[in-house]
Amino acid sequence: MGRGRVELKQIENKTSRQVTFSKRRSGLRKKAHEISVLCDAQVALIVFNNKGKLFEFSSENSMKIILERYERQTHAAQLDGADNESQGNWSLECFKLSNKVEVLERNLRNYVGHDLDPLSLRELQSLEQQLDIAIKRVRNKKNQLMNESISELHKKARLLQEENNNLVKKIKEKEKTHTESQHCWPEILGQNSSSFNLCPPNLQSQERMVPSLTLGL
Amino acid sequence: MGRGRVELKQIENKTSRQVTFSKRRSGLRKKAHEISVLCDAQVALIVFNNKGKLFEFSSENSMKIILERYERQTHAAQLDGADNESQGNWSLECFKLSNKVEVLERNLRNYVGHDLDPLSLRELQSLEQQLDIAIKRVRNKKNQLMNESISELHKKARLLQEENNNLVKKIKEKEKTHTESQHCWPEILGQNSSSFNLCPPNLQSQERMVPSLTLGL
DNA sequence: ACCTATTGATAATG
DNA sequence: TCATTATCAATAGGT
Repeated sequence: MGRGRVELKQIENKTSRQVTFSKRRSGLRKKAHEISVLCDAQVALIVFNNKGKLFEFSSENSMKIILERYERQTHAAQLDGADNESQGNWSLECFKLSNKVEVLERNLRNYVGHDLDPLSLRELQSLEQQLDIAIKRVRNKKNQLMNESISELHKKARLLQEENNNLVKKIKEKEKTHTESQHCWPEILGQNSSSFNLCPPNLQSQERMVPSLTLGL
Repeated sequence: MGRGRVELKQIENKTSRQVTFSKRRSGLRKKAHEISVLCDAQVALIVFNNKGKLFEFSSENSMKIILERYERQTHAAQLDGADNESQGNWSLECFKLSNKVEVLERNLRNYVGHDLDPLSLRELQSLEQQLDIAIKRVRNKKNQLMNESISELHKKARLLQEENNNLVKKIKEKEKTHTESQHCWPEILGQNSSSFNLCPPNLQSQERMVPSLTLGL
């Protein structure tokens, strides 16, 4: 829905991705609410955007209750204690967290290509695939950034160029005026040559600007 | 959407409530998936129907990881208020560990090509290089493992082949002996057919073994 | 944030 | 549950 179909892949443009996220997030939230009311269901929705910001929705019952129910259903046995705010559990929590740190650090080392010995062939293959996907995404992002930077610079260049043209025009006018009254135009020419205008003015038509701009894209 | 609009209250008719639940559940799931892909977001969706049946969806990352992240975020927020006395130490420790986990997970997500927006061009380039190195190392390791596996299998195959040859030789000898005394060779043939040698002996040259071995890899 | 052409979701029905 | 289709809702792209 909306103008033109959208293919199911990450939206490259950061701004429109942000906009789409905002719109769809509220849409998702609305639908979650609707199903909870229409069908008498309990719904919990948790969303992290790519900057790590949290958005949540839960139907009437607090999120906590629903998550506890979820924990019960899934690991009927596992007393994952999620947040037992009772005291003394801090040390247990600490223990779990440091284990987690351990695991994460090991994973991270694998992702840098170290400590691969314990991995099975299958694990290695999966790691390879993930790295392959990752590097493609990183390259995409990098190219995108570079292109943005380039077109930004082109834009700036165009503006400066225009300004230069205007300045040149002004100078010529002054030149004319001053030639008539025969007065100090050499100083003004000096100003002009110290600016960043590197092309002879006669080549700076718009026709010349356009192709050099599109090059960067 | 659909014929006639629906007011936001519980659907009375049990059947149509069930039908609507089913449809909207899949719709919700689809939208959750879409936003996760389009906008590079982590999504967790938990739904209980009115009979207590659980339906869940989570974007690529397992539900568990997302829920843990959620716990950490909310937990950290709670921490501000009440950490007093002896628990102070533990909770501080927990807080630090939580932060560490947060950082590690963010790194890990970067290594899988997610959440790249906050990275600078320089960071992206360095990430790309690291991934490139990593993937080379992983491929090396993988190839090494595969080669080991292959030569292992070749070795095994050679041994089995030798054994087969020996068996064949024995059979022939027995055949000869028994043909001369005209005695019970059908039993020996029976033994032969129950072993793993499924091809007539004359076809078991090395040329035939190799392809059937590499197939298994 | 608002607008609208379009596509997408789905209620009703078989 | 599955398929079809008439309707309305969500939203992509633009301002």
